[in-house]
Amino acid sequence: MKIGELSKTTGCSIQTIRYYEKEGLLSTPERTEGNYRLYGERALKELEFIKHCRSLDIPLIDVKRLIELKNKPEESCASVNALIEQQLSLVNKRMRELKALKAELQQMVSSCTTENTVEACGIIKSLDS
Amino acid sequence: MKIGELSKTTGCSIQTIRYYEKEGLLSTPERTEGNYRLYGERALKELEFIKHCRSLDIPLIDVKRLIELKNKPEESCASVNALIEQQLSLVNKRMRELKALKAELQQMVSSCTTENTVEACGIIKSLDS
DNA sequence: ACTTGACTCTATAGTCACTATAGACTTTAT
DNA sequence: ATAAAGTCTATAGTGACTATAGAGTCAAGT
Ligand SMILES: [Zn+2]
Ligand SMILES: [Zn+2]
Ligand SMILES: [Zn+2]
Ligand SMILES: [Zn+2]
Repeated sequence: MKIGELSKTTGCSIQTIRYYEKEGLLSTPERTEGNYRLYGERALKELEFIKHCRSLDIPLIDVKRLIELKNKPEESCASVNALIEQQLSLVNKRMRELKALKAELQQMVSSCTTENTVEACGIIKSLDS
Repeated sequence: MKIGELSKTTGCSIQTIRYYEKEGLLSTPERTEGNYRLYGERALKELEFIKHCRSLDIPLIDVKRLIELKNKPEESCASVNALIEQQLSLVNKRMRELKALKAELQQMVSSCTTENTVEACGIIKSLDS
């Protein structure tokens, strides 16, 4: 499988696949005579793993750590758990922030009748204070 | 007031203030004989406006538009409203995404006893599928 | 008068996770 | 044989900053 097919199969762009390789997240692929990258089942699984992590907003540096841990199957999984719990607490933090943003934005929208001039607009007044 | 004082008063870093100026969000300040930036009440208000917008996660390009609209006080505020509503819908979208992330992360954490090896870890299994 | 230290100046590079080019090379289809 | 599609490397751009280098400015203390 060449890079284009891997890209279509996984939904990752070709540039992203090459970027993951450069960052050491994907193992170095074989090459054809013409220097094209060649992938197999293994690369597909590696890439799906990365995609799953990224869909959970786990930063690449942590994905890399997870891959390293995955390759030490006999060790304790405590650090896997710690990493995911940290990610969870980040998500919780961001949710609380967004909740506050939402409340303030909603109040702003409700203070604007759209029939005002900018000068009299409740939104601009809010932002100014 | 020199840039250091403005920075302390507003909580914006000195580099950020200079960055906002370069991006055209803050009006060009006067300079002392020694080429130091000099700010007054007006700059303080401009910067507070930007800070308030940024605390709502409004991107700088939209902050710039809001500033332009603010300087046309006689026009209709419809586009102000549109901009804030768009920001609100972005926040809502992100909240829905984070809710899904949170659910999956929580399920992962609950599938890990920390007493496992990496090989048997429920988190790694989730990420692998 | 001189030095120290705090402050400021510009210009440049780094962050993160990609995306988008440019210009060259390889392969496939007509 | 030629054209089109795919791939290669290297480089630059994104957003909103942060961090640094190296030079200049200014006030206080000796
Ligand atoms: Zn999932
Ligand atoms: Zn309004
Ligand atoms: Zn506010
Ligand atoms: Zn576990």
